[in-house]
Amino acid sequence: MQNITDIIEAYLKQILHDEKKIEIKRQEIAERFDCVPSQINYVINTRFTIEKGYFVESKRGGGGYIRIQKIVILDSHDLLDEMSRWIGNDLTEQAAEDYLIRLVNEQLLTRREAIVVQSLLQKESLPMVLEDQRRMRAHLMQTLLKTIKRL
Amino acid sequence: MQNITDIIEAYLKQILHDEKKIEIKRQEIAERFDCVPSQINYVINTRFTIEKGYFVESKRGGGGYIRIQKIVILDSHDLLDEMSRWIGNDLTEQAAEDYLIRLVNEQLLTRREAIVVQSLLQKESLPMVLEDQRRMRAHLMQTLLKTIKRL
DNA sequence: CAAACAATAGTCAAAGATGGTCAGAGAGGT
DNA sequence: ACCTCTCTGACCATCTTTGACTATTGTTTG
Repeated sequence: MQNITDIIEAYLKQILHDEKKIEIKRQEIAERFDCVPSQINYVINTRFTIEKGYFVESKRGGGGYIRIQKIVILDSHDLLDEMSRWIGNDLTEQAAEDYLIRLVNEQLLTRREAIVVQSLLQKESLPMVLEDQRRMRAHLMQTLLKTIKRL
Repeated sequence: MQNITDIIEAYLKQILHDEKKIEIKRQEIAERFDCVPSQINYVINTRFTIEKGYFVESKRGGGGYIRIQKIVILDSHDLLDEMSRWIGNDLTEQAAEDYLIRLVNEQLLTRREAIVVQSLLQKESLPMVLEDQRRMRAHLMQTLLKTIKRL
């Protein structure tokens, strides 16, 4: 626990223990711990990933920031990971619908949400050749699964 | 929230919270917040866009002004049609986000639904060249608008 | 009334302020 | 030695701020 990464990680997590989310300025933190700014990116990329249950947003330019939030890890994460593996990078319209129904049954999505997503994944919404369409649909579904984790 | 843009934005929106429309003098506001006049144009161009639901008029010359109004569209069906027209077949990620926020504000979508859709419309979810990406995003958003009508 | 002048607002490109990426160097463990 | 994790810095992307120049409208003057 002597490397800067761990120290900064501990510092941020200690704050997150009290506050639900924190907003930092990359430069400030870098100065406080006397390291280069990109070190902060390293900390965030290795310690505050979605897999570890964190959601990070940022803005560049004047008044920029990095915001970190702890997200709730559901038991259903396993299911989501499973689905992700099943889907891979190819997904038919019918299969997509089945997955969505499953997600609704597991109460990970509401019916309305499923309808919205389904409409976006139907072939009419993906104007490209069949093969690309299925790849695209799979890609979007993968995004959805990741997003559900932080809803 | 320390950059002038956000501060001026908050100031104007706070007034718009009570008044239905406001009329300002660019020079006056610039003086009050100690910035150059064109800063006010920046605030307006980035924070009071049509996507965000604002309508701005102005006049130059003696007695000139900038008038900002929140657009109220009572019938949500009309709003959806309007949006559809505004979007056409080209849509940036930022504009998409602004529209989604608007839909949430109008209670046509829930926050969760907006988050899901936003994640599907972000550039990482649309792996294609920028131009196609924007067309695709517009297409998906059009589908969404149609879907909302029958929810 | 037309021409000048005054009073506003708009545009745009450059500079400033942040954060992001990535490849390579460094450090620690096996 | 080799492998993995950490650290660094040069370069990139994005958002904000500024100011010189332009455009439009109102007012005064010849």
